[in-house]
Amino acid sequence: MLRITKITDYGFILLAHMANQDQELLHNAKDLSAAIGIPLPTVSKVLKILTQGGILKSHQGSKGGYTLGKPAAEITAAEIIEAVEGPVAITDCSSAEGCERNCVVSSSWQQVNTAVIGALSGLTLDDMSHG
Amino acid sequence: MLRITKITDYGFILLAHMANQDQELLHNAKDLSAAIGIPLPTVSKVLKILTQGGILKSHQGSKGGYTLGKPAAEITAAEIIEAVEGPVAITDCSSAEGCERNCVVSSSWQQVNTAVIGALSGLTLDDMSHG
DNA sequence: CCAATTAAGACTAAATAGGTCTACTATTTT
DNA sequence: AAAATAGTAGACCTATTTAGTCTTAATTGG
Ligand code: SF4
Ligand code: SF4
Repeated sequence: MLRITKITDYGFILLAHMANQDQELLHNAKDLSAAIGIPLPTVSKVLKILTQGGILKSHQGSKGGYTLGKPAAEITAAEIIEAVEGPVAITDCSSAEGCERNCVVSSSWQQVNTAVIGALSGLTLDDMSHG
Repeated sequence: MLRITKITDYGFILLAHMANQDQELLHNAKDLSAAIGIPLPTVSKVLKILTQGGILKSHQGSKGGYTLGKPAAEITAAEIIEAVEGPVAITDCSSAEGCERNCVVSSSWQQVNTAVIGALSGLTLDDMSHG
């Protein structure tokens, strides 16, 4: 339906919240849950995924938490979406796997896909967190 | 997952096929199914949806069929997607209904959404059917 | 009337997404 | 060393969406 998933959306909200504060500060899942108003188990899941995708760095143990993996100005929307839901591909044929039915509209979709990725790559977390 | 649905994809294939021929010609579902290699019930469903969305015109009865509702150069990809899956909205907040959680990243998404709609509006069926 | 063809919508099954939970590992504090 | 805190991994169930088919009705040409 040409829409990002809720998990991805939550990811952006969490990351924007973190970007709006001291970037050295460790945020734990519980506090983030309270601050954002999303249930703790869900917040934990999102943070875990973002860490696996390399967007966040984690510190385990008591007094642990998460920080941004790099400056907010260097994290793009495209990267975040890729980390959560995999490569952006409007159609099957614009993904790595491709599509066996190599039809006439395929090349147009690839152009659209490239344009979308371009728009998402030009938008940084820093831009987004300032509203 | 930021992807168009299969039904929408089929719609583009069917429309491109029709655009590549005499635009006055009536195409019936059976012939289109054979030409494109998609099962008849599915083709019928897609054609019905496209007609309801105003992209196609239909002629009922024996010797009936479908034609484009207007010249291929005047039908945009944005229109086709809207006809099949409703308004393009990357996030809840970029749709008509909106989102109760009016968060800080919302305005950025609206910009992205506008950019995507712009890209899709600049692409016509005529463009797409020429490869 | 009869045959062909679209129209409307119900229906089932499959895939995806959303959310929660439990058990485990690592770190700090006492 | 023990306890408390916090992330890790992954299973799990449910709800929603999507895909595809089917049945029945309505329309038109001959
Ligand atoms: S090749 Fe054609 S059928 Fe396959 S995904 Fe691309 S547009 Fe769709
Ligand atoms: S307002 Fe925020 S939470 Fe709601 S859809 Fe937009 S980005 Fe997501």
